[in-house]
Amino acid sequence: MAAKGKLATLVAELDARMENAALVSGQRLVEADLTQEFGISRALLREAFRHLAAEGAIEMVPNRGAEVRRLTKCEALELFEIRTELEVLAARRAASRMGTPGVAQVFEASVTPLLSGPQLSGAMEYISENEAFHRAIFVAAGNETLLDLARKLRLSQIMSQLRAAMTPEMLALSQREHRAVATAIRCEDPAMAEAEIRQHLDRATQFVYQAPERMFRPEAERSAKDNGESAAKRPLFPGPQPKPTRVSSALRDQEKY
Amino acid sequence: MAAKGKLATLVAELDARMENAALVSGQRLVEADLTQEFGISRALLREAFRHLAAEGAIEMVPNRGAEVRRLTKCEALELFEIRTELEVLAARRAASRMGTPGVAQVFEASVTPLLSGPQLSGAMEYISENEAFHRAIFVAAGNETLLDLARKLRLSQIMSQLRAAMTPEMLALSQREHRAVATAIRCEDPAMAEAEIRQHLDRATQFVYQAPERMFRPEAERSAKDNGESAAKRPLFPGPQPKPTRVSSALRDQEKY
DNA sequence: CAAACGATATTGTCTGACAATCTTTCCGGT
DNA sequence: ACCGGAAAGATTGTCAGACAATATCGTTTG
Repeated sequence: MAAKGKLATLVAELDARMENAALVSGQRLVEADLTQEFGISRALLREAFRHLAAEGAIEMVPNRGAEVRRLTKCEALELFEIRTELEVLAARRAASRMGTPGVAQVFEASVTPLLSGPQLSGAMEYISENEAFHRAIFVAAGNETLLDLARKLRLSQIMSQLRAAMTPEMLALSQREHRAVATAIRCEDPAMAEAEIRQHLDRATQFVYQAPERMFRPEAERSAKDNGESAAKRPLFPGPQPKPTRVSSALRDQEKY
Repeated sequence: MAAKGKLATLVAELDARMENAALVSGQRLVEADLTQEFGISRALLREAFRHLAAEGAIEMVPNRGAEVRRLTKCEALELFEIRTELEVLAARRAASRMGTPGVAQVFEASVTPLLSGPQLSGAMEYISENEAFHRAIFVAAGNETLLDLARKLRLSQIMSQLRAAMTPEMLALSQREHRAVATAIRCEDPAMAEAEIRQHLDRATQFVYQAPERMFRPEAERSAKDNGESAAKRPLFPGPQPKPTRVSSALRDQEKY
């Protein structure tokens, strides 16, 4: 068991909630609520917040508190570009290492149940299987630092933000691509593994690119300059902008699974 | 402009100290000392620690506190492998973007003083110029997320850990390679930029590989009882060690610059 | 209806405290 | 002297409560 300190447990718990979308993008994290729920002190909770904020999982706005990070389209695309290179590296390494004792077995054990299983039943399931599949590649790559970095990139958090835009056809296509990647890796063919994973991720990037604007955080802010135009004129939020109320105005853009 | 909260200031200060090696790899960060020096509370300091720990700049060992992270050779090599791919991406993008208004100017402004200047006077200077050069590439790449990620990878912290192994020849060679990279980028030739930066980083990786074991954290630990010995005996340091923080055995492997 | 004004909620940071755990020192036995 | 172990000291983990600063919301007023 993880006899870790309370903080590690807390971070892990928050992490888990984000991954399975119990906490959704944009949702506000009120210190008082969480300290009560977990029965811990504010100091500890804030340490956890800092940790998650440094990793980019949440965002802390001064005097407004923490909320689950919501990416702009631009940030999402940038992230995908980075992730593509990292995963290409991982796939090449994974393919090269299939000969190393144990690696192939672990890879198979992780991947087989995902690819041979029945049809996916929905976006939520897809997100978690997708995460597991990509993770298996990073594990097989045998670069601890890379694995850790991939975790910090939180691809599944982006996917969760976009899950309402997923179509059944897309899920099926993605799964076919996964099979092709897995095959290339099994064949110990780094070049083909690179080609397949790149194709898969390029298509995924395309998906992000085409996703409707409303699923992302608006580009505005960030450049809070004293240019009186944008900030002073309107009440800051034109039309139906999410005012992040406690539980879930952020849910507006997140349809059911 | 520094309307930041205290925490941001604190993180920035610690960050700066690590970058210019006022805090060296392995050095212990005692809460009581730092709270006193900065005149802040432990709570705040610990939030800063968490932030830095999540980024991988420092390491927090339970019940033993924080220390500046010291990489094992394995970790350093893994990091270099990752960094290489990210920087290849950055160099390609930078080369492609030289036509975009403003990009070339900023790049030149950052890079020219570094490459045309006089001979480097020592490892410390090299580290800071090297950092600036690589940073310029990431800036020119125009991917904010990538720039941020590169910062978090803290290449200069590794270099600092290894600075005692640097030779004047190596510094000179590195600078020549920098010029080649800059030229390729200026020529808006992504393929050549990729080739040059890859060659540069592969050689740097070679350097890390050949660096003596004693400059790294031993691979061991993580297991129950650490082979004792080390810091207990000697009076730490003869000279006027200012007082700021305690310095532990890690300094043994760090020669002067 | 918009701007000004409070009332309330929430965060930023501090102080002080105590138990848990690691380090160092000290001590008795062989 | 040497070893193992107990006691003392240092340092961290976590908590509780406090207060000022700032944001948010509802209400009043021009």
